[in-house]
Amino acid sequence: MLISRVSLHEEMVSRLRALITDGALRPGSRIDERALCERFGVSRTPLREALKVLASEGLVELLPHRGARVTRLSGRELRDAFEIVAALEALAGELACRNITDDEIERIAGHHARMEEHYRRRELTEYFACNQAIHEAINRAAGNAQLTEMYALVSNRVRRARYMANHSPERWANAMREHEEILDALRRRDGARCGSLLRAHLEHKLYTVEHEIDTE
Amino acid sequence: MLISRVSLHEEMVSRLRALITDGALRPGSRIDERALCERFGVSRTPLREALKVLASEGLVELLPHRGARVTRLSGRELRDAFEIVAALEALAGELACRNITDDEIERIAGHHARMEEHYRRRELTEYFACNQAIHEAINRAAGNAQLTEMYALVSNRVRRARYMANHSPERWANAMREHEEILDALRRRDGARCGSLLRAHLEHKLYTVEHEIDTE
DNA sequence: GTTTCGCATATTGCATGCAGAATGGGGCGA
DNA sequence: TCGCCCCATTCTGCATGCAATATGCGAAAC
Repeated sequence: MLISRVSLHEEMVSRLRALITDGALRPGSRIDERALCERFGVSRTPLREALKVLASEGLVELLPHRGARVTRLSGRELRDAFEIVAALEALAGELACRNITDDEIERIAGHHARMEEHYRRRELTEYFACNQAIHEAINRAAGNAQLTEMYALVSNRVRRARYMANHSPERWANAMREHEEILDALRRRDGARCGSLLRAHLEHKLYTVEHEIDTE
Repeated sequence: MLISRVSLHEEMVSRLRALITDGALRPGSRIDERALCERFGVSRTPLREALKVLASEGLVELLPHRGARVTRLSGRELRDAFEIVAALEALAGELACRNITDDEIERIAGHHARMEEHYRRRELTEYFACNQAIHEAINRAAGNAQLTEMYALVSNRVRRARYMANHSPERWANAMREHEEILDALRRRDGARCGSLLRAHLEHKLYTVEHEIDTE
């Protein structure tokens, strides 16, 4: 096992990003530099460097001379972000159809099968894990590192919202059907169709999110 | 008039980004912290914060314990970045058709007319300026701030490459025709067509870049 | 009773200092 | 002559200190 010798600021970026995307740090809440320094046992320098990076990722907002706080997306911003995610994922699906191997497809099919099982048992958390695994696998299969990076960037911003969708049974059933079609398009290497399916899938998810979540 | 009181690290981000995208700092070149500190009269702290941000934007690479250097895109990475720019700009065109006002269209038409004039006179620099103005206007018209931001992010990475394309007369003529079609699609608010035209336009530009530039 | 001013406190932004890692060169050995 | 190792120097990464700014509270004025 390789000992992790990442720098403190890099480590802080990862930790803080996880805290934010997992919801431990709530949107709109202030970020207390001193408290975080003590919590992680680092000085302010690496922490502040990390905050600058997270600000450029859009996860936190820096208020001049008034500290930082976790970004809170308005309904409009959430919608805007989803539009981007949808476009990026459509591109990923399209590219994936050009490059994906049978092995990769079968791995995705495996995720899909497990997801279906969790769907039948109404196991939301496990369902989401499989769901995310599929979307990540498609992105990787696209073979465009920068795309993966961009996708993660915008996706992180709406992560909590995505996980709150899929509450209504009809929508959930639709999502499963859509996933089946996506998998099918992948198998047939039909890039155009795969892309448009993914885009529609994300847009439906946005619709769900907007109609099932009023405020966080 | 609001007095601008930007912080040093923010100012450094802007300055360094300009130096990189304008080519003053060449791809692959080392970034000397001390020299830049003296050049701009700031201490290492705000400069290092700025470097972290630029690294997260992909403009510089941080080599652990060995400083920073300006990112140099491989051919593959250039191609990857272009694919993303194309997808984002297609989305921008599509969204723009939903929201754009007649006024905005006419402003773009104005840029287009000037660009055509510079094209006829073979004034490359002025042509590029109009070109960029058009693409930025379309992005703004899309009314999605995060999209504009993402577009700028990836676009910055390939900026020099984009400016090096359009050298062959045939390609240049084609680009002009494509721009006319794009403008036409905007006028007719044909989002789907506008998007696919923009995507094709960018992909053609990539083709040109790849075939006219071997190494930088 | 409400608003505004002023001061004490807390916090941010930047500069600097210090330990440790990387780089480069000279000397030693093969 | 070539290669390797060791040491000096340079530079990076982090901690800390200090000045400037924001915040909160109490008192005074209206």
